[in-house]
Amino acid sequence: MTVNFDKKTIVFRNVDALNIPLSLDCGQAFRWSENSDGSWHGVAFGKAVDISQKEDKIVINGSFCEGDEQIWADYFDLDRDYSAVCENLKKDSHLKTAIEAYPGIRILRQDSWEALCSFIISQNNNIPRIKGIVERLCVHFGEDLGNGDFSFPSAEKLSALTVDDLAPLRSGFRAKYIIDAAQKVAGGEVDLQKLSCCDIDEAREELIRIKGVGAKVAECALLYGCGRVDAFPVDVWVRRIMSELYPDGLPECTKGVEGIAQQFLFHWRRNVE
DNA sequence: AACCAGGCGCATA
DNA sequence: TATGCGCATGGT
Repeated sequence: MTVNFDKKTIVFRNVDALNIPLSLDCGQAFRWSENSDGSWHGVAFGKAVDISQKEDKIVINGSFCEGDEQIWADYFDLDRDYSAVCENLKKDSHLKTAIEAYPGIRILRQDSWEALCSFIISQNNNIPRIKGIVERLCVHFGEDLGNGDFSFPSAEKLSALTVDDLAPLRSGFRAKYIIDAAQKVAGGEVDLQKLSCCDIDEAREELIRIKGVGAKVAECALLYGCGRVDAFPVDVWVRRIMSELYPDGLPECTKGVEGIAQQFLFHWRRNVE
């Protein structure tokens, strides 16, 4: 893999095992939308970009400073040998089928607060509506980046708000959870930085102290926001997969990368039949 | 322990 | 066009 960049463009070449549309649109991130030309527009880490892919070449257009290329390499987890991970997962026949049906799904390494907050919103909810609530959250309380783009609002900003302030989001009963999460994160009660490296059970316990964060949301925050690919969110689809295909538990080859396995199985199970 | 809370997409009628 | 179902968590 190589990278070239200037103030307007970052280009990654010879990128392995990454399909941009699939990765941006498989239910793990809520701020990406497809442009009419097939490129993808979105905001992450306070930066608005358009991303296009031609085979193993990824082009990111935006307004960049020195070092930004690493932000995007991290976002797509380009330093991980995904081919090796997938080859290993393919030792299991179901995973082999899922990976070969949807090659190039990667777990994005999103901002930890954005992931936590987004997956609190995701509970008891469907993807179009989650996207709408997240969009309104950003428009109302994020930083205006110009061109109609807004950053994801910080925990600090949201921690000063009330449930009534969040009324325009139409997030329903989740509003109080967003406020509680913002206050615990902004106040240091929950240390998101620490969760990426501490014992995973300790991380789970810390997260579920937030109102509105149960086992599923905690697992999502760890997987998508804290780089914990050993986290394993179990939603209704994964529950079905487990009972139908793995009644005795996950196969050995998923050890340590359960979250990556989950994403392939989840997408496959949702899209077949 | 079963149900509701806010509301919307989705499948079915 | 209307009706009911699913969603994931906490509180009753």
